[in-house]
Amino acid sequence: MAHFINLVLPIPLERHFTYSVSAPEAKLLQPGMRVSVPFGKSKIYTGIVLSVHTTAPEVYEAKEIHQILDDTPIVTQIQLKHWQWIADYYMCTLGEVVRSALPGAFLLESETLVLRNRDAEIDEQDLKDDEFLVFEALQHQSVLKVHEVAAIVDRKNVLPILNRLLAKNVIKLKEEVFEQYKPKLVKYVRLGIAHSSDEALETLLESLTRAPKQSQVVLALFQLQATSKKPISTSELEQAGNSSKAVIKALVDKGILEEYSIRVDRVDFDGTRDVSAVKELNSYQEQALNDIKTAFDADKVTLLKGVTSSGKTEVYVKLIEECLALKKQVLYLLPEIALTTQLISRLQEYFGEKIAIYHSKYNVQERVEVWNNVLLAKNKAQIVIGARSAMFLPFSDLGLLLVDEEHESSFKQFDPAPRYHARDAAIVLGSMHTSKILLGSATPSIESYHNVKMGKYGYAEITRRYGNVLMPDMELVDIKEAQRKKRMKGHFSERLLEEMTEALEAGEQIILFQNRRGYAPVLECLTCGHTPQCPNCDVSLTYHQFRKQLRCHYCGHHSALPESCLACGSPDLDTKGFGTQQIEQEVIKLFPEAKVDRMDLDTTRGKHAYEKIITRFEQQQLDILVGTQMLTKGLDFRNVSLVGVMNADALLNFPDYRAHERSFQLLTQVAGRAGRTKKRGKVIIQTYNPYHQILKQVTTGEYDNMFEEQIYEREQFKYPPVNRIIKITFKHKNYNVLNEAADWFSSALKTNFGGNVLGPEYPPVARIRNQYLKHVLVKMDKKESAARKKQHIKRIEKSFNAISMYRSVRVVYNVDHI
DNA sequence: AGCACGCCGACT
DNA sequence: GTCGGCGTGCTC
Repeated sequence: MAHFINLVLPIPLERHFTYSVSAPEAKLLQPGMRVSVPFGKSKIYTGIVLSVHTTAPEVYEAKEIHQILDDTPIVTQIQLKHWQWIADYYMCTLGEVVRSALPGAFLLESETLVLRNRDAEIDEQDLKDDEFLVFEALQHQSVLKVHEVAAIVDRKNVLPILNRLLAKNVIKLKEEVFEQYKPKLVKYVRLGIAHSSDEALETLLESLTRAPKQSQVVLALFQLQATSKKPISTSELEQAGNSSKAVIKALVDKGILEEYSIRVDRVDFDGTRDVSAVKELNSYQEQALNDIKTAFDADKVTLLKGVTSSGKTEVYVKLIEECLALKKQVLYLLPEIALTTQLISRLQEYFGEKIAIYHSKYNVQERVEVWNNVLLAKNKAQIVIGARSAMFLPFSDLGLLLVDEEHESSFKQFDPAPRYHARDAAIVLGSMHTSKILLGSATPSIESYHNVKMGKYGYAEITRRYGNVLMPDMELVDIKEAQRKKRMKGHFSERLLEEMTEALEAGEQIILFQNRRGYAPVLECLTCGHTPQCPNCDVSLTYHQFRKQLRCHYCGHHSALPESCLACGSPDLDTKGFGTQQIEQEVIKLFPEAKVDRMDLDTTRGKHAYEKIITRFEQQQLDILVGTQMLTKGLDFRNVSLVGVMNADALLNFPDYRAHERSFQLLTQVAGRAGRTKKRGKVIIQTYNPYHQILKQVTTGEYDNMFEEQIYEREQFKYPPVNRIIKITFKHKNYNVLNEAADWFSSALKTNFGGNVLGPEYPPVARIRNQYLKHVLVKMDKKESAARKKQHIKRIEKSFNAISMYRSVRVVYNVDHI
């Protein structure tokens, strides 16, 4: 009987692919294993087995697979089910989910190799210039990769050349798949077998009298062996013997020492710190913990609302402890920016090596190791702390899911597909595992709080800060009035300066918060008002003092700072706008004595740059830190007594239905950085609009008030959480084609969904990377079946793609767009 | 998504 | 007259 497998390949195609396998292969293969398969004319891809069966495809001949890559599944059935849910809900393909879920190292792709054909006689005269270059290169190097050939002949498209060489029998081509993951090996040494007895040893040392360096090493090895039973690594011995690799190698060559390798994990916990007992909870935390457990017993997703610095982490720690006692796994999700060393080392204090970490800064090798540890339910991966992608790990028995900073919009992946919300998708995963699910935040999202109000979620709260520290005192400062009276120094009001001076005199630290969005500095001609624009996108270029450059945030285009206006030639150019750089410079001028640094995307580019700044601030080598959003999350500074918000209006005036919710959350979080110890902190919020409702609610901490108002508005305008939304984006390089296509699509939507279709509309930036953009928003009543509506939209897309002119228009779905 | 095949302008 | 540009269609 013929055997077949159905595969999912990591490409954005709806279909699954059927390949044929032999009977023994079919016996071996299980869903969740990887196989490499030929795809298209020449490529080899990695796919995940979905099923093994005997139903031959009817309309085509199935190809044979290339190779089986695993002997046991690396993806579980629950994962496949979860990923399919993500694909359906977020309207993308399973392949796209697989691509972002699996560590890159698992998805091998083939590479075409160019080899010299030794069997044929070559007449060099017969070769063209390009061809000769390749031929010559192959004399020195036996194998060339295609991109190396491209570099040699300095051309993008090298296939014609290769085809001609192939025709002339000069070369051969080969497809090869490379395993990207290599276990890390550490070299260890021990005494050779022949020398392990005491007598042999003596003779050995005597024989080495004329090689003092070598005998020194042997002696060092003895001392090390005497002090510890652990294997001794080559580098350890090199250090202890005050020696070199060469000497050790000489000993190895003589057979006196033996070298061997042991496989180690790249992501091991060093285990040097002692694991300490969990702190006792105070009565407020205890109460919250009890409320959470009650809700858990009713199988409810539960929201924990705890003011900043209330000690939510300790409550989590208690829950984690209980979950570990049941021998189940824990997943702790955090937004990327909150994954700081501060938080991780705090948790390691309690759980030591049981913690595995997984986020975007990990390289492919480290990711594979965490993946395998989770898959095998190893002890060292009992607790996984990670950013949104950590929910794709192969948990076998998830007992507890924590989503901290639940309100953070960065949990929603924006680009590329799958455009999923990690909180929502993780809740689905949690319920597939029937695990306990807890969301935590000081400023819950409107959605989650709404779910609490509707009785869908359980609820617990902590209203006091830990150690009874007071909530910071917040003050709104009207800068419109101050500006009118010319009472501003740059961007600083008198009130803010007063407080800053006071804090500095008291030896306390200050955080100044400047939201960058919408306020990036641009270059402006003082004569004609012209502002340089990006040639590929419809935006002004922003001025980066760091490199004296003009840059585009969307496509990365950059150019040197022009000396004169490109439109009128006037040399009088000015940088306007209000970024962190400018604030930093003003601070330096106003407080020349103070040590100031800045934290934003520019200054934290390097791998450890971020931590360096944090550490310097923690150790009080800095007095003032100027920064963006980054400052708001997961950081706990003891000595900060003052937080200044330079301009709150930029947040409030953002053209988005969530602007108010977000402003409330951001400002509350920023304010929470102030006064985390005994002394009450101070927060100064500068604004043009001190009577704004949201600002009032922030200063008085009226979350419920804000919530009621927002819910009312969302109901009025049919926005989430009362309704569902899907944003559809159309992209095309031709303006007219785009417009026509978007109109066609939206009118098809309107005949089916009526007035709940908005647009098409141009986004604020209507062209990015030379592609024009248009949005359509579909609102859906929560009572109706979303799945059916999505199917309907997909059907419309099918007819849309049947029109040849529209086929080249990209259609992007963003379900629950934030 | 890649990648091959197929039809039109700028070079020897 | 070719080379190489990118538009169009297919992938088990």
